[in-house]
Amino acid sequence: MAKRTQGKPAGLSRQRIAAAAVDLVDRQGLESFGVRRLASELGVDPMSIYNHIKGKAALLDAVSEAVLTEVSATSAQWPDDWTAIARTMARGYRDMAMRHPRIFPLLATRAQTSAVALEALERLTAAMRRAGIPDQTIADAPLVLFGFLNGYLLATVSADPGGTGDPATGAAPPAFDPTLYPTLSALAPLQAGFGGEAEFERMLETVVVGIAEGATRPQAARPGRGSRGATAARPTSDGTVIV
Amino acid sequence: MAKRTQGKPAGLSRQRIAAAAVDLVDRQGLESFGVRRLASELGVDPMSIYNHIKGKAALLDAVSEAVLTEVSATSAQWPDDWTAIARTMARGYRDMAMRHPRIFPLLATRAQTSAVALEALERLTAAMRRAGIPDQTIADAPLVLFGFLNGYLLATVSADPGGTGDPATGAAPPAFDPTLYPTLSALAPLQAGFGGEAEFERMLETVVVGIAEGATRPQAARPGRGSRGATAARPTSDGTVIV
DNA sequence: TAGGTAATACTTACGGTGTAGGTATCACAT
DNA sequence: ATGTGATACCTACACCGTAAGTATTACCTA
Repeated sequence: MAKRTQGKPAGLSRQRIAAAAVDLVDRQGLESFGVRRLASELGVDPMSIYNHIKGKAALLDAVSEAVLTEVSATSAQWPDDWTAIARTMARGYRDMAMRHPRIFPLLATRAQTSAVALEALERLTAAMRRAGIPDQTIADAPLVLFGFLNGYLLATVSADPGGTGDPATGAAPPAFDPTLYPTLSALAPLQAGFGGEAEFERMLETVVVGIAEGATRPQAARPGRGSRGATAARPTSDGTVIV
Repeated sequence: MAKRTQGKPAGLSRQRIAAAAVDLVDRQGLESFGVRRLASELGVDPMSIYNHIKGKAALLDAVSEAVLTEVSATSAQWPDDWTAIARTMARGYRDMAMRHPRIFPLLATRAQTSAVALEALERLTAAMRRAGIPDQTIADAPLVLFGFLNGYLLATVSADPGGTGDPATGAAPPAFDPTLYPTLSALAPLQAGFGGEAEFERMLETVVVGIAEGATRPQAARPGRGSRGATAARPTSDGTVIV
């Protein structure tokens, strides 16, 4: 007897589950999120979810994929110039991060291998190739751009530790001891624009220009640091691409 | 009856607990980490840990602080030039990240408010002030530098999703479909140096130069993006500093 | 229309988690 | 010797992810 105790039509599907999960994490945060909570949200038995998604990890992957899809859906038309593509992507990515601050850590932390992520990378790198950028620079570009975006947006957007913070409070800065940290204290008022759009644009510009210049400059020589030596390249253990 | 069933002296302390936790996460990864596992590692009852550390969150904070302390302990003498300080910090930070790849996500994800983190920031910003850099640039610098470091190192160092990967395997890249992603496929061999030292130095240079140039360049104007408007600055909810 | 079959939903159960509350034991100053 | 505060310990609770097994539905074929 498959009772339908809730009013919901309950035609479960990966899409519907992912959408509900996104909504739930947005509202309640990551640490309280779980299969059971999600199931009760959907008016469904926890185990039913496993028919569509393999486990909690896959569930989180589905959440990541869903919000990533929002990003590429934002821009219907892509420019030709690779710097314009990079900037458009970056802005869409930031917008998404600000829409889903509790979800964003997931994207920054886990390797993204979904089709939508790879398509975005393909689009960027292809445009750079068309522009005649050296291959090594192109190969580095995604890591530079999204490495920066992930780190900057992590600090900026999901600043409450553990996501347990009450978003309504906005609690005033407790301010550190000025005798211990005089410079930081003096600078504190200037951090009013922390995470603001102007700041973001400034930094994005720095990164894009940095990539573009890397294409023309010879590879920077490293001042000697002693015995360390080669520090062999450490490829990702599973060959996945982190966006 | 306080039985000492294990051979360990078991003079529990925040330090000893943190050290054991660092070791445990290094070996087993973050997701399997827990109070009970740690307690059994220490040959101690789980609840005993709560006498020294308030809860799991505080425990993770202690872990972060412990590895951060390693970084500042690395360099006994700090240079005067702020760019040299920034580079030294960045390299020490990277070394730490590579020593503790399973722990690093903790640092990138959670706001750092420990004394050792604030001291580092104070050191950097003070040197920039001595050099006459504009205050706004100084206020932005930590976010740029550590934002980049966190994002880049996250992608580079802890690339296995969930930390469940067997570090011994080094599994060969599964390689994506070349017909779908021709450019990415063509570039794949160039990513052999992914996460290597040379690449890191190149990008670090880009960021440091970017900060330095931000000091001289007027604030970059933003090309219009329509109706969005102000996007009010969103200060961190608790005023903490993310390192 | 009847029968078979694959997909879907559900129930139960197990071994784990973080931690609140209460109790026994110790070290040490008086 | 005695009191006293810190330390360690045990029990218990509510919750978690998910393996295994069972009932119900939907659909295709004859």
